[in-house]
Amino acid sequence: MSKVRVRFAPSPTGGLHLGGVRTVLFNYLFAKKQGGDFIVRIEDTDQTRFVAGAEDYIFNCLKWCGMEPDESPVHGGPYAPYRQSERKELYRKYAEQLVNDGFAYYAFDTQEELEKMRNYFKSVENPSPQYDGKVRMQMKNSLTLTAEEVKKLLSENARHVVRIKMPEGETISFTDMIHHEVSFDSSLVDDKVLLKADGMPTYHLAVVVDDHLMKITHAFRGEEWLSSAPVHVLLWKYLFGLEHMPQWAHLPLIMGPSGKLSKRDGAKYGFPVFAMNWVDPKTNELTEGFKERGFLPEAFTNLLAVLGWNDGTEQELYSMEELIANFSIDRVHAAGAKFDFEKAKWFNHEWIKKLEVESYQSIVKDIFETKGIIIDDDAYFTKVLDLVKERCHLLTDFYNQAVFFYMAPTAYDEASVKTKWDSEKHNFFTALITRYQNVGEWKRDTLENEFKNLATEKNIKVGELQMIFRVMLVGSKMGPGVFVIAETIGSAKTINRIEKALAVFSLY
RNA sequence: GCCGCGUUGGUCAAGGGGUUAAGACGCCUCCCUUUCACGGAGGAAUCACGGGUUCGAAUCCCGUACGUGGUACCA
Repeated sequence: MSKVRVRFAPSPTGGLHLGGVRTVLFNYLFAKKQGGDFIVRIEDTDQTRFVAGAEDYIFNCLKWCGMEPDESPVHGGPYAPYRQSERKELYRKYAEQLVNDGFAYYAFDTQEELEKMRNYFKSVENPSPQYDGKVRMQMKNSLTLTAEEVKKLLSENARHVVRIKMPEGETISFTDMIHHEVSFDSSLVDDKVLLKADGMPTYHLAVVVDDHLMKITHAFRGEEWLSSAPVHVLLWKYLFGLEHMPQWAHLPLIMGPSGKLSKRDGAKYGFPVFAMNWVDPKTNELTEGFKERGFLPEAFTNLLAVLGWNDGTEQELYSMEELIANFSIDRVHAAGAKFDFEKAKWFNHEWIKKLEVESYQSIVKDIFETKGIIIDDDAYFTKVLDLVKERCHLLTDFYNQAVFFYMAPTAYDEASVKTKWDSEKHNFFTALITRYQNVGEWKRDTLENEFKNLATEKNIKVGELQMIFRVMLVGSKMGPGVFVIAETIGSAKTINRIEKALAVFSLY
């Protein structure tokens, strides 16, 4: 029994969106579960669409998500090279073999001739005519030209492509791991280009040849590929034999609020669609990533995994190890799933609570420092983050939830204090300052006892006072317990903030 | 248009002939806390439609509708 080998084959044409990450994830989980190899190969057969930096970007995203490939252009491996542009010569051989065996042919039609054909056959019933069995005998190709003409054109280096000759009236069927039996009528599939005029293969030829050469056993890709699967099945049949074809899994699409999830949805609805920030080098346009938005990689992979897959239990939170252990391709949905950002945030929230603060502390530290707060005491910072972690959905929330541990409030929730403020309260807090200056131990319990005792002595409701005290320290009605805050920031800052607030509240 | 794939609450979903049709997110109410959150207890809300098959259908079959993908020398 040979080892399972699965591959992810992105085309570096921009950022890595949710669907892409989920495809990698399922590839990765499947491979790791069987103890197999996870291979990343780059689909860069269309040089005009290749975007500078996009390949590195993809590997950075994979790294962030914790999915390191076993073989790839950057990690090396026994079947190098892993970039299709670097394997160019390989493909022509197979294309020619297909022509010689009568499964493909040379086509010399120019762009104009193709357009002319399409316009000629275009009608309401047939808005997009195909280059297929119905028209190929009227086109300029090695099926319609004489052998001599073809030979001459070829020797003159005439621009040409190689097209597959789709058979008539055959039913092409195969077993998909998610959709089970899928079949197509070959008459309805067009004669896809296999080798382009520039000598580069199309995806169709390249996947089949590379999957064979790299001994891929299972291939996962998005459902948008299902329609071209018959071409691939046929190529396997003609070239290497159906019995060696990898098992296919066409993953359901991830949808946006309206239709297929697109980059635009992100801007439109205010959530990221890419794993990490992506700056288009051509336009300089920045598309925000989940990472920069404040997502933890653990949460990101978790939420993507359960979008279209579940193990039949009620568990929703999975670490990567648990995902690997529990993943099963049979339990992947066949239907597309709509992405829900609210739920995504919930996953992140759960992971923020679940993980030790130390594991994301440095990221949060960066956020604080870019906002001008210098963190010089890491132990104190850990303590602070621990105090507020359960109220943060995104890593970026930590700033608002915890700034007051570093900065005295610059504004107060006036509306909450104003109606409650009077001279009695003023006296209370003045007295509190004295008590706190003389308190034996600066601990939350002691502080709370002093506070309550004083309130009882002055015969004022303690709840109201606590609320005011909170506003004094924090500026608004938020945050952990007041006495915990007081204990944490220390006596000097606490007393200072009371004094400062007293001055402001006196004006109310 | 044609072809493929799909359709359980607003969203993610379990369930694959007999169930009070799980659970989660979100929403609402209450408790906790005179803060925000966490936590706890409740609540509203679903089998796209029409035909079959069957004693019995969310589950099987056929239509229809809708959604979605493809229909490129893009992947």
